[in-house]
Amino acid sequence: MGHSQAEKQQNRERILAEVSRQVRRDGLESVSVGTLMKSVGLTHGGFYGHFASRSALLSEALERALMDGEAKAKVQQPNGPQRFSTIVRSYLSRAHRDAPESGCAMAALVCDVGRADRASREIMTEHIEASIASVSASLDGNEAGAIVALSTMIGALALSRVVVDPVRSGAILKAARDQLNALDVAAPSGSTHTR
Amino acid sequence: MGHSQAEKQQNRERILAEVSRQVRRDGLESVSVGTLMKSVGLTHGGFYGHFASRSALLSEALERALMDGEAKAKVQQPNGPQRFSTIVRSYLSRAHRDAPESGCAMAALVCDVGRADRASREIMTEHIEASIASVSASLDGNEAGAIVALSTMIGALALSRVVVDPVRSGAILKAARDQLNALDVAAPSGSTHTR
DNA sequence: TGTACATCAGTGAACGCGCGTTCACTGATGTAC
DNA sequence: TGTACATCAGTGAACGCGCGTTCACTGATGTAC
Repeated sequence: MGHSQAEKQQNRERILAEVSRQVRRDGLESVSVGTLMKSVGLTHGGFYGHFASRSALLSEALERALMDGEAKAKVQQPNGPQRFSTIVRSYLSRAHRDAPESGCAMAALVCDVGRADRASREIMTEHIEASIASVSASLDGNEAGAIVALSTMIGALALSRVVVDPVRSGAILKAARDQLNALDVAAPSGSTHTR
Repeated sequence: MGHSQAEKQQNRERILAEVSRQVRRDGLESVSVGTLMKSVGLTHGGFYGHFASRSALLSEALERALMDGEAKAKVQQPNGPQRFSTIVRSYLSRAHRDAPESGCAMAALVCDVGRADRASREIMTEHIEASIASVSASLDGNEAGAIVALSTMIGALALSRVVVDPVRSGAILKAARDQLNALDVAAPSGSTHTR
């Protein structure tokens, strides 16, 4: 067999990495303990050595998915506050639309969490507030603008994933991109904003 | 017993009305045949006299939920194209946020349908396009503006349902309302727009 | 360094449960005469 | 209008299935001497 303590930690990590993707692709409730364990090459019984229950896993999965989605955004622009136009361009891209499993967990799971228990809503709330703060920083502290920008980005991305015609789906992303870039240009009158 | 043909039609209607609400409150996958039938006072066996399968029900439920959500919006302002500011005010209200079961099914189910099969996505796509057209009409045919407005409304409403602090949740609705009203004022230069 | 033993990560059979679906049945409804 | 019969909406037991969870077990890992 060969199950060292180090391997256990690695396996836990692999479970979380996998569930983070699965949850963003198929939704929180899609997770099945047996299928998940099989997908990382283990059997279902071992699951309970890592997590107290399926429900406890889902909490960790949500947190992890939110973090992974944010980490991915930061990799492309690692140092300092991001330029607003950069955020908008990558968020509202076809690449992001077509890869929900590695994308923003807010866009993938807002609806699900909106109807979930308070604990789940608290987890996502923290990340919403952090995102507002982050976008706000790239808009010279304009918090209301950041809230609207985030709402528009999440709404447009989610809609673009529904619309079946690729042309129309792309038009939704483009309309949102154009509008947000225009907002960015119009808003900061005489600020330290660099573009 | 007393099961006339008229009663059958009534029961089918009651099933659909109930599932339309349930689906918006708890999501498409939350529907269980047994529980649903119990909630309209029937037993599970009778279900298959009304629908071919649970999956067929879910298609009808999605369509119905989308129609019910739109019908509700129209009741408040029945004749002619609605004023944009009226749409925005009622869509981004706390009342709408707190009553998803009778509200817009796009906001309640975008995420779910975004990861559903093609048939479900086609159903919602039709309603997205109809909504774009409807909002567009209240914006003097500005389709790009309508797409952005719809994205912002859906995103903001969905986010406001996640955020646990009522003050912050309300701030999201307000920021989106203010922004959209400002857009409405700014955009239509020399048009037939009445306000 | 080598041996003996305790620990514990992972296995897989087994559990109770709720699910979607089927079907023989019941009895009121609807219809043909 | 009244009778006889076919229809059919709804009932509830039964089905196979997949689920989350438990647990006795296995055998390598880690540790005490």
